Amino acid sequence: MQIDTILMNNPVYDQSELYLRHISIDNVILGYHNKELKVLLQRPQGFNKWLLPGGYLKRTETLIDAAERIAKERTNLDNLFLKQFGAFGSPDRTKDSDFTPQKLSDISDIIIDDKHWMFDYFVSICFYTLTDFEKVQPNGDAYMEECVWWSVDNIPPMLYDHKDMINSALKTLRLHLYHYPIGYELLPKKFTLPEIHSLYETILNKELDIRNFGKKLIATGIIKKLDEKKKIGAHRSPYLYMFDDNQYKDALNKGIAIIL
Amino acid sequence: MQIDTILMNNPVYDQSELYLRHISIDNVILGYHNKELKVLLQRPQGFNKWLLPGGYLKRTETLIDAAERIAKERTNLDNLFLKQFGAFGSPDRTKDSDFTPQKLSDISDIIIDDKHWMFDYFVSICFYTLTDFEKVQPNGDAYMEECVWWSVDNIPPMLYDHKDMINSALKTLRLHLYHYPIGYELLPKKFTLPEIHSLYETILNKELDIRNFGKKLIATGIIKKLDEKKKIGAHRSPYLYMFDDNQYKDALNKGIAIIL
DNA sequence: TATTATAGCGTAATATTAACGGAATGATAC
DNA sequence: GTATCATTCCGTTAATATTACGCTATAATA
Repeated sequence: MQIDTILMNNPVYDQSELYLRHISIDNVILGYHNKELKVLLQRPQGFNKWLLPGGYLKRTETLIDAAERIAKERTNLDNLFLKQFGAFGSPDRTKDSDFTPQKLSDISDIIIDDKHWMFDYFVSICFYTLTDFEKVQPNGDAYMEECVWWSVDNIPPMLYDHKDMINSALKTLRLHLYHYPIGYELLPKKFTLPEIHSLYETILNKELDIRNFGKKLIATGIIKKLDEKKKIGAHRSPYLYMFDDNQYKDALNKGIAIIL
Repeated sequence: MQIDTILMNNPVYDQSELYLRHISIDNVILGYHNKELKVLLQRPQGFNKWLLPGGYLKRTETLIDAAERIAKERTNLDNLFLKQFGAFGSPDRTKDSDFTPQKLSDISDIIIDDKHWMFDYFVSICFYTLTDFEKVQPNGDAYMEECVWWSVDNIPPMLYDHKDMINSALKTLRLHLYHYPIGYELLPKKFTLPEIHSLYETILNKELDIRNFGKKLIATGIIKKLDEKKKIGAHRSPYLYMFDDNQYKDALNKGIAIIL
């Protein structure tokens, strides 16, 4: 740690604040539905660009605590899978011609100027979160006009650098797919081989031979076949599978090599 | 972004500071020498625990700017390879029974108490940096008694959570080894196959058959054989190799799969 | 010129991955 | 009942990649 003399001689610091300045947490909340990867986005009152669910860091929280709190506020779910994938910071990243102090003042009837802390330099610590689409109940807050799922293949105009964050999250997720068992949180507890196969194809955006895919995934030991089948209408019923909790946790900790 | 009403109504913000509060940058600077991976550490005046080279974020800098500046201060080198590997933050991570405000006051003859900003909540954005050991001139600053290389296999007692940061950096480096061409910055411009082989063995901490290793690395196209040999004394002279700049940059951007 | 330690080349055995044919299943239509 | 159809699921072979390891070449020294 390098100690700057100017700062060193200024011992005054106001600890009364609930949140820390300069730090925000943004969350790329992902779900899987209809063979599409979805991301949960929100649109602030009176604006037509979108934001990732985000918030600030409380003095009493760790980074992951904050990310969990933020994810819970938008999804109503606990015990989510969260993974930090990067920190974004530059002097101008909180400048956006479509989200200015002036516009915000007009809408909110609070006077907000360029010097307001909200438009100060913020470093955003980013997480991606995997959720079970069916269980998520998207809800915004008083400041948000909408909070809904968007397909990652069709992202609306985003404020700030939030589009970059989504791309970075997806890149990290694709990398993790080869080293960690992904799917536990994105799928229902019991799922079929074709279902998890579709999920992987969707995330990687490429075709995978389902016969070989099944063999390889079963060979890792992280999923196990059940003695049940799923009714899917006028076709042969596929077997149901579920993750083997022990093997799954193990693979998550140690990391595995999954060659698809 | 979630807007808290309490904060929203407090538009006052002092922009006179040079650095941002609550944010620090820490740097795991790595070098390779004598078949050992080394990390550059510094020990503050009057303390017997060590710190990673670190510093604060200036209002005018991006995160990577700050990390570069900090790396340059300690190594005297420009154009280093820097990679962000994580942000660390929790309410108590800047508490360490061996580095208290009291002790620091005693040593520095400035009065520093618990409320001093230095002991406030800090989120540290961490980078690892790859350097050419021979070119680095380690130097601390007025607050540091020592700034020297340590083998990563023999890390001295560290302050705060800096040991965790080193471990996390190494874990990330090992992962990157399989996806990006690593070695460009850690080795001299021209190097032999046995040299880069030793480097990879050292980083991964496992034996790799040199005959197969050579074939695989050459097959990727990122290194090319020169018409020169290196004199190594009483033995057969090995050929020199160097990275192919174009292929290297390409591989760094797109990522490759290196199976060792 | 023999010795020694290291570099470098080639190849056979083995394992892994990719490609794909075809049977089984569960409902529906006739 | 039986034919039809989309889908699941099992298995086999061919192609490819990886691993293991023997052998030769080289550079200095004794």
